[in-house]
Amino acid sequence: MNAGRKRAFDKEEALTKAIHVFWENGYSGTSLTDLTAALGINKPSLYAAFGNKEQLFTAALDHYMEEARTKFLCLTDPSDAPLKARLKTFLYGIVDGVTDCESPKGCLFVKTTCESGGVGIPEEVTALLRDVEQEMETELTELFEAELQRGQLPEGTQVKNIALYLQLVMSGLSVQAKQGKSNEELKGVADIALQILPG
Amino acid sequence: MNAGRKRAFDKEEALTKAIHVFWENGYSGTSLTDLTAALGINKPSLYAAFGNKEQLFTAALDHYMEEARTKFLCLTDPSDAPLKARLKTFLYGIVDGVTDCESPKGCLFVKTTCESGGVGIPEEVTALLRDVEQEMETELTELFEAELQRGQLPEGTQVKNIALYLQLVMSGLSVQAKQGKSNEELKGVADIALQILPG
DNA sequence: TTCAATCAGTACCGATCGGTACAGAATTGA
DNA sequence: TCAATTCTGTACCGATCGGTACTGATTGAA
Repeated sequence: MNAGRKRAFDKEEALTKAIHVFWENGYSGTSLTDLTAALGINKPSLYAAFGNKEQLFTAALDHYMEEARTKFLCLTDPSDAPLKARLKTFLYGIVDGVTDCESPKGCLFVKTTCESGGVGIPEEVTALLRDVEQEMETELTELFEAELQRGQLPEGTQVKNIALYLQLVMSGLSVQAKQGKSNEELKGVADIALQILPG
Repeated sequence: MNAGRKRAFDKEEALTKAIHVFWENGYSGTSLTDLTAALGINKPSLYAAFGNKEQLFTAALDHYMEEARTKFLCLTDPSDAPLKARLKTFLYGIVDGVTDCESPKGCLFVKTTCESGGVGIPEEVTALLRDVEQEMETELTELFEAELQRGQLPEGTQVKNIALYLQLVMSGLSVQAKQGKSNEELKGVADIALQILPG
């Protein structure tokens, strides 16, 4: 343990609170006053712990995506289950996430994607979004490629389009959650979306 | 013609430019300096013509949706065409819109929906978003209800879920356009999305 | 017990925010 | 020609923006 006064707040806990603030207000819509008020700390403490607003945001988005990645596990976990059943479990999990009452509606990644491109959005944020999306796309493409060879998809299926389609459904669910759609409504929509698959 | 000095700029043209600024940067991310720079006018002129930032934004979003409404015409226009063909034309039009090189990527309505809820977003904006979404939903539901009775949809189809699904696809296309997906990629995804319909 | 290190909190920085007062230029009707 | 009216442009308002200098409190090591 190094010398010096100990930090009076839990850094991980503060990051979680920061995630919620950005999730609610977006990057441009969040001020340092919003953050320090929610985290219960002063600005110098925030800067010492996280750098600046941009670095705090990228750390928050990174941490958020780290947790979001766990939702993808059910795509492969009961590997003997039919693909359609696994996708249903996955999409229902997404619905539960974007309609969770403990968090802002929708998905921080989708929200930030829509906010990106503007003058006030740092390039580092845009790069992080691109990397995350690329990672999701390749992961899903590889999954569907494997499923195609296992006979879980019709022959001749264009796996890349299916992967993009699944991402589209996820994004769409997030937007509709922001529009106030209920958990049950969105699960009904997810059922429709899965009709593209046989079974 | 009333007395007084004439306005040195075209109000409609200025509103179009304002739409593009908000479309690029969002509501919170757009400053009055951004607006006056893009419109080529001074702040007092902007305030005299449009009220304030909030009123200018609602006017911009309203005008944007007015134009967007024309895209819905092809859903009913060649009423003898199969529903699936009309939906394909419609979705391809959406793809062309969200990937248009002359405009920011994506859809202003989806972007604003994702931005809504934060502290800096006026209640009037949220209300406008809600009204627009509600109008789209009822319009689509009525369309699919009619198509169901005309035999263009399988018996027992839950038309409300289909309407929500179509909105989901539209939103998803917008998000993916922001992610840099090309016109051709998105049309491929739209084709997949239409596979839920027979034919 | 002393010292260097690290934190918290106040108070402040220049820049920018949304919005406006005011003076001068242009236009119309009388 | 002249007054009433409506615009443009400058210059400014208080508030807030992201970010920091500085003082004092707290800690571990010597």
